[in-house]
Amino acid sequence: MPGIVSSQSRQQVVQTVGRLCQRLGLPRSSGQIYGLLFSSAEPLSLDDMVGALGMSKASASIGTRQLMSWGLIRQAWKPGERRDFFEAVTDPATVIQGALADVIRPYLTASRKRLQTILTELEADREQGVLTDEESRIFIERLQRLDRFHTRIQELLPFIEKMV
Amino acid sequence: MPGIVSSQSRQQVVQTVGRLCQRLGLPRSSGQIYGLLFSSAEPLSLDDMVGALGMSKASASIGTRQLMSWGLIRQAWKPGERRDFFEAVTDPATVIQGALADVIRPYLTASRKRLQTILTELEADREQGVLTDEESRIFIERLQRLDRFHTRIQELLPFIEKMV
DNA sequence: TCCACCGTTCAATAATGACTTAACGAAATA
DNA sequence: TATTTCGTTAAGTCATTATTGAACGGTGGA
Repeated sequence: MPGIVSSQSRQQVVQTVGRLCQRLGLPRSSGQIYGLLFSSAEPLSLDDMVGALGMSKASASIGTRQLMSWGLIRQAWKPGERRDFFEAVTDPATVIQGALADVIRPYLTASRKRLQTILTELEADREQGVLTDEESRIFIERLQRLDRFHTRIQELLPFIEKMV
Repeated sequence: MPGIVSSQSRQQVVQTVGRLCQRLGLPRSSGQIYGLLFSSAEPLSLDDMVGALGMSKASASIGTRQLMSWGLIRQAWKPGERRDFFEAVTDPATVIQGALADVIRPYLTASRKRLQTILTELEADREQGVLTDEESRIFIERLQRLDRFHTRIQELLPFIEKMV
């Protein structure tokens, strides 16, 4: 494990974000990249990351793309340079707002749609007698409550966005 | 893949929650268990799950324990029965409140503590000259803003709990 | 006391997906 | 046009972890 991020604090951030990411089911390397950029005053190139973190260039390429899709980093061109540079989006409010727009909101709408589908299928199940009236009643109740919750969250989203 | 959950809607829920879990880095089988319990009017035993989902009893045992630690299911004894029965916690508000108490809140306090540690290390790095004044200034700024954000969230938590 | 029933644990296996090496394609420079 | 410099892609390797089968311990009934 070379690569050597000599600064104690920087290394700590890289490690911490890396572990956080892997706990969330994301690749650890992406977290390390974000940690490195977060602790860097200047934007970094892919090769900078490879040098600092000791990972392959492919990982750096994939990782940066993932992070950009999550709105956690952005591209930052340098005047004379041909290659790509990246910098972290460090403002928590911006990060949250990005996550809401890019991940949460799409997920919520998709989820509500699926809920409707399931409710239709459930009705069919009931008619075919594969579910008793009692079973389907309770099942429907739970699904509807979940749907109302989704609605409520969607309504709250604009306020949350402003609050952060 | 036997096991056969004959109901179309129930099978859909099992699949959906299973996929959701594995996207979140949790075992898919745990998600399947939750989906099954969510769609069941009656509490189920480990053997019920094994029969319905076609998984091993070990998985069912591990899965139920995980779900209980997340507050997503609870134990529900039946009168004459000797074995354990489980039912899903289906109320979204209860689930969220449990997650806030069991996961979010502990994470926030641990995170703030770590932030302080890193700030100390950063100061040491600056004194040793491994970080320039400019670098450390920007780094400190970002960490402090993150800390203020954590504080704000912690203050908001009680309100969020009531809101859901 | 023995037996049957349950849930848990442990070692081994299987499957998932992160990561790397190597080859490729585009763009700029010579 | 040839060459270098980049970033991406694809195939294969490797590591991690979910899952399983089998053995175990405990508890209640016969």
